[in-house]
Amino acid sequence: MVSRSVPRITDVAALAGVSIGTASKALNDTGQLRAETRERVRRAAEQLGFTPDGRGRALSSGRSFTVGMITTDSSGRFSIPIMRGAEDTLSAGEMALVLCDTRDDPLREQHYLRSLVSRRVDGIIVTGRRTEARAPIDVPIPVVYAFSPSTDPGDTSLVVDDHGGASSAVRHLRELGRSRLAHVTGPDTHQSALARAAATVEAAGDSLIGPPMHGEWSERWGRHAVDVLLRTHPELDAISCGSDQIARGVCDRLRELGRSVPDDVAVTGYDNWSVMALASRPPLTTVDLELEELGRRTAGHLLDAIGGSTHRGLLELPTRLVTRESTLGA
Amino acid sequence: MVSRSVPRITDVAALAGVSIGTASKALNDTGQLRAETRERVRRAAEQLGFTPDGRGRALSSGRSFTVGMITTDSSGRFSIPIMRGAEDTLSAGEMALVLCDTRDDPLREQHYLRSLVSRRVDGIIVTGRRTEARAPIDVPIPVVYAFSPSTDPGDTSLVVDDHGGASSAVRHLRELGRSRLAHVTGPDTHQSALARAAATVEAAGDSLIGPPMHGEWSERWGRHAVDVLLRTHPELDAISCGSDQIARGVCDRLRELGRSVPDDVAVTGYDNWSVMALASRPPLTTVDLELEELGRRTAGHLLDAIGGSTHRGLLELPTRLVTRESTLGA
DNA sequence: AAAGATTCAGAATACGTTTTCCTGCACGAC
DNA sequence: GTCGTGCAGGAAAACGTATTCTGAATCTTT
Repeated sequence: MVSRSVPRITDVAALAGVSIGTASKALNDTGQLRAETRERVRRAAEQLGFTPDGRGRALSSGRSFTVGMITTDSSGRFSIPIMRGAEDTLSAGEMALVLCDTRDDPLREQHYLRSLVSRRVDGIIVTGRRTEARAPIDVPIPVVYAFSPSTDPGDTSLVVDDHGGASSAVRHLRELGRSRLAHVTGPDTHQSALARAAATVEAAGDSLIGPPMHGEWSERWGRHAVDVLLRTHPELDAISCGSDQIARGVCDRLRELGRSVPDDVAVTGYDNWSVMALASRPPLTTVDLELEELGRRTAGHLLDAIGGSTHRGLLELPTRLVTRESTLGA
Repeated sequence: MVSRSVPRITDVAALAGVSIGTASKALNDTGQLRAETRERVRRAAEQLGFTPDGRGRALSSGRSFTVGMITTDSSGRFSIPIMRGAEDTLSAGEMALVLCDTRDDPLREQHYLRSLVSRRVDGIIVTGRRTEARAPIDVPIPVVYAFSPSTDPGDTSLVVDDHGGASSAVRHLRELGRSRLAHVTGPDTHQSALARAAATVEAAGDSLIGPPMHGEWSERWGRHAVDVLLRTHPELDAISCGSDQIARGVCDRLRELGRSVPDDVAVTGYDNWSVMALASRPPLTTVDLELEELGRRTAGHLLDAIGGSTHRGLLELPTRLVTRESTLGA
């Protein structure tokens, strides 16, 4: 009595004793049907273990119930949380996510774009690992940019509020009574480093000793920066860092030089990358980018765009300060 | 003269002055057509910027040119490289990958499975973040397990050769003349920790001082283990670790206690997780899991299975020892 | 009781492609 | 000159669903 292959809607209709049109309506809660008929069809579908064929559905409804996600962030450091958030929102609407990792190769990006267009995905999320604006993609499909905004202000982009994030770290340090701050961050060729540095300068005011220090996004640079800082400004009592990696290096070097964190020097990180922030000694007070929320909101905007109502422009999402022992002590 | 919507094969056929059947054959290199006709159709498609509609294609050909990837590894630590590898192999065949992160929730897994089946994906890759065998999934579609094998030996599973990996680290240490080895690894509830420990015991023989030490997969445990080891076995000259995190903790603590790595004690990690292995002081000699290759091979086997030829059973893929300063010095 | 309104469900069509089958047609062989 | 033979391309069916249109039956109203 086992059906040879997967059941089609025809089988359901036959079992329920109705036409396939009626079966379709019953299963989709559309059209005008008696409740009793609906129920009968539903039971037949249940009994057969029927799941509608997405291909037929896509073709007929004009929607593929699929969205593409294009990312240049091979490491997944940023795109994974965003993807998780997006999945949250999308899977509620029964939409699937196809992931395309371009690995920063324009050819690959072009290839994936063609593939997504040919699959007639309902929309595309574009993201990357840098906060720099990127060239928009040219497709006849709704697109939302996350993390890396589009250079075209007419596109929809959701980004993290780096200014607010850096400010919140500084405010936190000042509220703790620290008044001699240094800022150690990434390369001055990175938009995110520049934005965080500018916000830090603005929020710290007179409390900042010396200009922001730019270097690599690495623990090594954090350690080296501490050496430099203690030589030139031995009186400092707080260091806000542009990333958790830098902050971890800073903490390590301070400890090695006999300075207590946070008693002598309070340290803040940036990103709340748990691998770094929690493994650091002590664990880091840091700025969480709330990337999952960014992903959820991005997907929400994409669904809106697919539905026809587009909110154009750049949207900055708030960060969240996570306090731990590197500023609060044990 | 701009066509209103995306061009269909009908438009191509009309422009080339042939029927749609002929157009299809020309574009797919099937059927019997004059070379001249093929070329004409091809040019028409080019001119119109035609890309075949994946939905129609899927429906008609019976293949969706899509494979699903089910993972429990939310962090992406293991599944991202596997996915990249799989993408390599799949995108060559114009297949797309839809990613489903179950977050270890059986309900979510069930949901995604239904979704994938209903999309009629051509195959499914199942992976996770543990090396423990997992319950097989029940779908009428080819499935290949990667990293986490299926408990059913009749399924196709590709895993990492943990035994060989751990052995290679020990062999390396012994070739360097180390003869008093300790092994520090993760919880004895983890298959991977047990397998690596067993292989280490076997490969080290008399050189092993004391039984493998099980603890957390953390830097903290690595540091603590060093304290214990130096108290009970101050003469040790090498520590092989079950993960890069543990190894990094080990290195840190050894340095803090004035022991030189690798001069006094050589240290090996496991995983070649660059975040840990390269940031460690000194950088770690470690075992690379070759996860991208695992992904490529997995996808290859899946394509075979889709094509009809299944290689059943468990396949162990070799690891690769990466030597750095933690055993070789500067 | 008859006419109109309303409710329900079936028939038919559309979605865009692939694929099978079939029809001309030219060519060579007898 | 007729009959196969092989090739190029067209017509049509098929894939599985959603939707629109239409017709029949039932209910309401006067």
